[in-house]
Amino acid sequence: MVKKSENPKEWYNEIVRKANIIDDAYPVKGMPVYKPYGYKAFKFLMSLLENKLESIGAEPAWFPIVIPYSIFKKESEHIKGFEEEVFWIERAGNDKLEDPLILRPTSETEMYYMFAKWIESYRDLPLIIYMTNTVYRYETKSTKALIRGREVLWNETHSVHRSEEDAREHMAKAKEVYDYIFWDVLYLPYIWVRRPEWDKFPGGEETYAADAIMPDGRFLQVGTIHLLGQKFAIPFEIKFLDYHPFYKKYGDPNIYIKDKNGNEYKVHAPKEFWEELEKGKLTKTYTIKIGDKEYTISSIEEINEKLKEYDFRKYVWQTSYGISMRAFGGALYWLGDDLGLVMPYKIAPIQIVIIPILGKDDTKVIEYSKKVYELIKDKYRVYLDSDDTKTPGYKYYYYDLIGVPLRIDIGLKEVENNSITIVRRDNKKKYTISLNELEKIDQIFKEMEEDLKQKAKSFVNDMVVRVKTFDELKEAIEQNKIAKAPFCMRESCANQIKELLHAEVRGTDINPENAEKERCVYCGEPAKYWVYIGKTY
RNA sequence: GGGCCCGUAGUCUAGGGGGAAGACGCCGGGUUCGGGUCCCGGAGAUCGCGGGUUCGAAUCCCGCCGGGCCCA
Repeated sequence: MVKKSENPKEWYNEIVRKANIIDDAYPVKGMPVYKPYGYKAFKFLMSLLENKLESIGAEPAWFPIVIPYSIFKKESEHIKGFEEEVFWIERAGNDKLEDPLILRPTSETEMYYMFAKWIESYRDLPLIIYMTNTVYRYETKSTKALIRGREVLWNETHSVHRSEEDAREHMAKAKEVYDYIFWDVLYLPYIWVRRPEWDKFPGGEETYAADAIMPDGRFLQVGTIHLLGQKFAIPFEIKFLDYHPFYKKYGDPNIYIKDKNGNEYKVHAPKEFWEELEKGKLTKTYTIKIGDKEYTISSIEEINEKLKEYDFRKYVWQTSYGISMRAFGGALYWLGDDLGLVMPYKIAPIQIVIIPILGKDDTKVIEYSKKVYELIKDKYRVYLDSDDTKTPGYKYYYYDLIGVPLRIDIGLKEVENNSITIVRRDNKKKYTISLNELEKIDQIFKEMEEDLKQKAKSFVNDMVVRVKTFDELKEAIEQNKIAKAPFCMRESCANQIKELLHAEVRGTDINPENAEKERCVYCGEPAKYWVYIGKTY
């Protein structure tokens, strides 16, 4: 077997096949088969994600795999970004389709077509829908199992809000969900980056991406959160009737309302008016101004009458965000070693494997192993491998290969001492614990988790280096590091850097770090922000 | 987008115009069992697909499909 320490790329290609994650013998490029062991781990990952998403108000739904091209093309930037890579269905049976279908490359358009029908009032918001599904992209570059395929297994979530503020608040929650997945579940070394203008989601306003750093120093985008703003709401006409500007619950002295032509006016009314509105009854006549127009109001009913010439319909604000099997692939790539995979225990299909060491007195060892199995099987995903045709050594290699996080060895020694021997997959550390302190297993999982997080943390610290000059940048990139450099934020400079160093300007921090005192690492003109630059997958 | 390499049993590989070979794995028997036990026997391949050249093609040529790598 190829060693990760010698050739990580080849190791990855080999390990995902050998460790029963995928089988790419299926003869369609970029569409491997996910084997039970790999698919189970991925499902555990998705189900942890789904639970978290539901905790921030998202709900599951299912939308079709195909999108009529006529719907897909509604948002012009979106289509420009994806058109080159969609799969088409132009025929069905013997009929040529008048409106051809495409396999969804992402589900914004199909969902938003429906959202426009579902959303009528501010009471319908927020609407937050997630879907764990497959999307299809005709990738022309060489494909790589779990990392770049033409069929992508992922989870996408779409949220619709009444204001920009609500949408941004939701993005912060989405980021917390993703941090849980990347950090607490997968122990990935990663940073959040705000993509520059030229690299954001086609059709969106802002893109935040989680960029994991792989062992070879390349960036791997493992998740994205987009602020779509109103860019889809307008072509898809996702509008809602906002709450009544003078509705007592929301009565707002700084309110603006629109006329039927879309012109906006500020509302001026005396303070007393708002106070009475709050109480639900007007006791005298007020003069309120909407723009230049004056209205005389003496009852709440009258307000409704006067406001008929105004339009309270508004376009929604939207976000969308996704995590794909790439995050899973990235974690396998990052965590594995020369012996094989290391499965993060929260998603490991087998969390603990019990190996009975058979010999002179098999019956005792087998009985005892079964007893241990019974004691822990309800709490963990445990497999008791009692196959007596294979030697323990053989099994050790196998379970190391597929990355089972903990192994329990049981031989005569353990039977006599009423104990078990536990071996950690990640660092081979051994623990001997007595049968009446099995709760220590939790402790061992926790320790392992902390060690792996620590490893990721120090890796990020080691990899990201600050540079100010092009020579320093060049040196960092040549050493397969990630550079943080002052930058002018011009695409032309980013292109030059790409050409010269084969490295990409990935973007700024989410709250961009100001670099106005510095000079752009490429052109030398005044810089705007510090950006991350590195090689990518 | 451009270039290079590869496709032979479940897996990896040898063969490179005329008998399809080995290792691992698999099945049976015995032996072993705290880091890949050892021995004996057995099953398993229309040589990726299609076309061409030839008396004869796994082998040479062309196209396609699939896999890998490098460069823009």
